[in-house]
Amino acid sequence: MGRRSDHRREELEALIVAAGEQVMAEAGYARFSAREVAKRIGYSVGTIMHVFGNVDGLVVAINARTFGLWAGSLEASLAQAAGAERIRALVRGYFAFAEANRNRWSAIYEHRLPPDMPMPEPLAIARARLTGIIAAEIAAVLPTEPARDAARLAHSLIATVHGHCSFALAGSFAIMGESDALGLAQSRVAEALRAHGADL
Amino acid sequence: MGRRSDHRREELEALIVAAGEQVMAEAGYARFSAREVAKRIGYSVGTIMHVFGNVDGLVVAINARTFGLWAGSLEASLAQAAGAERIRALVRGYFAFAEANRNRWSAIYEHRLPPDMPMPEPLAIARARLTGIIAAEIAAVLPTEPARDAARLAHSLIATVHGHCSFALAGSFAIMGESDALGLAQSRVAEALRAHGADL
DNA sequence: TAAAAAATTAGACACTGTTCAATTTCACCG
DNA sequence: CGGTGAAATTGAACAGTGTCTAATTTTTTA
Repeated sequence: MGRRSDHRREELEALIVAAGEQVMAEAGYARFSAREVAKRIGYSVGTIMHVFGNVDGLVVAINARTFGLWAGSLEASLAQAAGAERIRALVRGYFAFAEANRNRWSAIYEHRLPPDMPMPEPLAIARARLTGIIAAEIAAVLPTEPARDAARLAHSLIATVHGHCSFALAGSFAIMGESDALGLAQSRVAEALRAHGADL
Repeated sequence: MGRRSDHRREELEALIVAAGEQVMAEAGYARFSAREVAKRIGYSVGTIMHVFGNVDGLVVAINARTFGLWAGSLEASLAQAAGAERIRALVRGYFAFAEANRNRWSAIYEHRLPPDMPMPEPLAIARARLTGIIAAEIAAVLPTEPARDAARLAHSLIATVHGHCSFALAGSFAIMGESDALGLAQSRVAEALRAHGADL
């Protein structure tokens, strides 16, 4: 039974999210349970509801964390690549994170905000960091492109890679007899960038 | 209270799926309920379980129907287009169906088969019909491409459009400040096809 | 018509998220 | 130091969910 003195508010929040990350990784979004999270940290469900409002709030916090880990993972991938190889490293890193964190990655896209819930700022920020990393690399290989156009292309390429990654993890590609989702994504990205004047 | 004489097996199955389609369209996958379906047709939940094994079986049947409607919708789009415009009509039709059937379209990708459930044949067939329609059009604009390569490109372009469509409906593009998801998808498809020698 | 088989149901079960009154804990202040 | 008020935490209740099973009803078969 959790005691107030055991954890300050922020500590408790972090404790819940950490346990939530575990449950999400193990069970996936479909079987995620706030009660299971409560059980693991020795608090009651009510406390979680009190801290996060409802289960959606907790899932949002978990997904924001996932975005953060993902962004860090991409930065690590980039740190080892130079020149035109950076784009390829980015796509590879995108896939690698998703495959290494299937349930958590999927949860980002499986969870839908309740209609009455406005976009939580922390989630938007974490997401923006990720897209920012990618957009910067796209802009770098398109030096002659107006910034707005480069941003649009970046967003479109994120959607492109997402589609491939999503099909790969969900088994859609497997049904079609495709095994090299990453290779296909790399090709599409390269083609689009070349069409916009990139030298790859 | 449903009586056996009221509906033969196939009729009952169709009755359940039809009601299921309604519930899915109204409530979406997250709030889909087999009990609600049972209530609407005047049978008990047990009957649905008896007919479809479990709720996943019913969702699979609903999603297979959705694939069928979607395929028919694409064929209708194609019937009005000629030449290079056919590809654009296909992408437009892809988006149009998803937007006009948000919850049902999303349910296709939100539902995950239980690990112990093998891919149901009817679902695979319905899906193959859809991808077949698209693959044929891609192959038609790539006359010099080996069949296998054209198929790979088709699958990749489906994933590309899916990514854009998914981001559009989930609001991801909106967060990034992008409003023309369809236009972006059209551009990426055209670029990839041109890179493979298509004359668009 | 009687017996066997199949369909259907009601009810129980173990879950879920949410809510709320009651309790416990804490910080503050006289 | 003791008391008071506010905040945190809980347990219990509630309305849902999918799944399962024993009992019942209906149909088919013999």
